[in-house]
Amino acid sequence: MLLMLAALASPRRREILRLIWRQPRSAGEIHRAMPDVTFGAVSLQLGVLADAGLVESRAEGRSRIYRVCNKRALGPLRQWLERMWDDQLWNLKLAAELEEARRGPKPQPIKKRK
Amino acid sequence: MLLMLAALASPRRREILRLIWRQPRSAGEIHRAMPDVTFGAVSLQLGVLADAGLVESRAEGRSRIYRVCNKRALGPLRQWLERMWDDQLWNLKLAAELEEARRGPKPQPIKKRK
DNA sequence: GTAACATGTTAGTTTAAACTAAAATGTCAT
DNA sequence: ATGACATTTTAGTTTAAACTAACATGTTAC
Repeated sequence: MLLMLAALASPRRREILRLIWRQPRSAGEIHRAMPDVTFGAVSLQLGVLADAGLVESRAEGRSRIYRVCNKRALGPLRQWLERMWDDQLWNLKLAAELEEARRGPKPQPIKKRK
Repeated sequence: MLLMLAALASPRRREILRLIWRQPRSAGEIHRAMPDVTFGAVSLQLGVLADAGLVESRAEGRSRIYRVCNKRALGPLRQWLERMWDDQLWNLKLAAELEEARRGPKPQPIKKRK
């Protein structure tokens, strides 16, 4: 429970949580909706959310789908978060991000051979 | 509201909040119940809690008394915090701390002249 | 098997929070 | 006024979170 609170304190993690609140998404989709950070960063934060018991994942093909779990356990905070995310401005921003995500991948840092 | 969440994410600030949950206390009392940090640190954290709208203070003599405000606004989290703090172990620990506080002041860092 | 994709993990860096030590401010009593 | 007490603030340090870049793992299709 304490972990949960700490996990929700980070704006980045709340952003991730919002993206998968209604509909589960792959790590890649989530990342493409947040072009300002690397994929690695997103993956780490997904790990934090998982440790807090807020999200769980299942493998699907080569992707891994993340979804919110424990919405119930969030209890009090759930309404608070949903109310915030139902705000019109939030939704406009979300739509733009998902459109961006659908369009295609972003260049990740170049890879060198070992 | 976002500030509130961030403020509650810190164990130290939750500890302070717990100390003044039922009964307002001076900054000094709070500090003496937390001998492992300097008074300055406590004062700064009280500032954070105040910025988050979780505590307010009034001057009384040369002391300043802090109390929790907005217990209502905490809404959902309120029950959660109270339940945690009503736990027996927590209360034993709290009693010891307050006894310690009543007994007397701790040596603060030595002061040099400017 | 290899190649391309999707995600995960590691090591090192950057950024921000929390803290200490000291000085500054403010209050009460004399 | 001075001196003792109570708190706040500042500057600098320590500690921890978040991030990047690279490498590693795992899956699918060939």
